[in-house]
Amino acid sequence: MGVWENSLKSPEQKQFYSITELTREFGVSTRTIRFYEDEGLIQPVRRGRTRLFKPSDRRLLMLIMRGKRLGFSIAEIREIISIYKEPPGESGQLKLLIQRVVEKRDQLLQKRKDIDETIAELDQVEEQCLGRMAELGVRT
Amino acid sequence: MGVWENSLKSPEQKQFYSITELTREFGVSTRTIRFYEDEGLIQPVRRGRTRLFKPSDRRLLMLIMRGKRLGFSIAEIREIISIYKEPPGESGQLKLLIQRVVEKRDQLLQKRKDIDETIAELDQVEEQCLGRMAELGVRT
DNA sequence: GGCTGGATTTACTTTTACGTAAATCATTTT
DNA sequence: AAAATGATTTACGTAAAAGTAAATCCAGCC
Repeated sequence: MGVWENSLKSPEQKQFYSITELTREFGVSTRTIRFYEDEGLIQPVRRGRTRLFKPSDRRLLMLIMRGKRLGFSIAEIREIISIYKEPPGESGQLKLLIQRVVEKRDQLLQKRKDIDETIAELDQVEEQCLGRMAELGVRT
Repeated sequence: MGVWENSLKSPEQKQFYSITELTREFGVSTRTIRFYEDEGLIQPVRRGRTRLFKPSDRRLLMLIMRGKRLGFSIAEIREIISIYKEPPGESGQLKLLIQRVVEKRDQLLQKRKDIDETIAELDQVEEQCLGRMAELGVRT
């Protein structure tokens, strides 16, 4: 039996993931994952010096990767994570949190608008191409 | 009357824009705009050493800014621009162009999916906040 | 004709997000 | 016990996307 004593468990119910397991899953290097830890985005526990990643750490990594795909910086990703973390506490804090949610959502809506515009333009280019190819009598 | 001889013209029908005009419009520095020129994204004409930006250059800048908001690198923005530029020519080229359009669109659709997921999560956080505030009897 | 305010060029600097190399440590295998 | 394997730390390196500084140039003007 391996170190983790969960070789037979399915990915979702695993207690811990190793760093290399996660590098494979997300297609990043160990350096990258350790960098995110240095930046405070994740805090895997340790057994000795070795990092043990819980499912919650894995979920955070998924969040981080999604943020990266959307072009958010580490700082912005940290903000988003902190929104999820923050336990709704006192009234003033709640209002602040809602404000941050609204701001982030506006940012995302702007991005979605940009995306839709770009897609529409690409569709136009494609149509022109298809039209031109029809003229040329090319079989698509 | 100013240098450009079009002080009275509306922004859209201007013949030329100065670099500072554009920095104001887009909220970037002159360095940034010159950098994009160095990178070959725009090619303003010159009168002496001074750059004169046509409406088409301005439109390109809008494209660039949109790309930046979406987290695309200069190289990726260059690709997108080249898609628009390329005049549908020969059949093989057309097929290639369509392929590139499809790829870019897939990329954008993935981003939109990421955005929608994130927005949904933010909505959840907001709801929880509002619920908690209702419990506390806070007037929103 | 000297000043003033933009614009330009050149070149060095900075920040972000990692890459890479070297040395060390721990565990498992033989 | 030695070797192999994998993880860690430390530290320097790098590419992209500008920032910034210094010196120069040029047009209009009083």
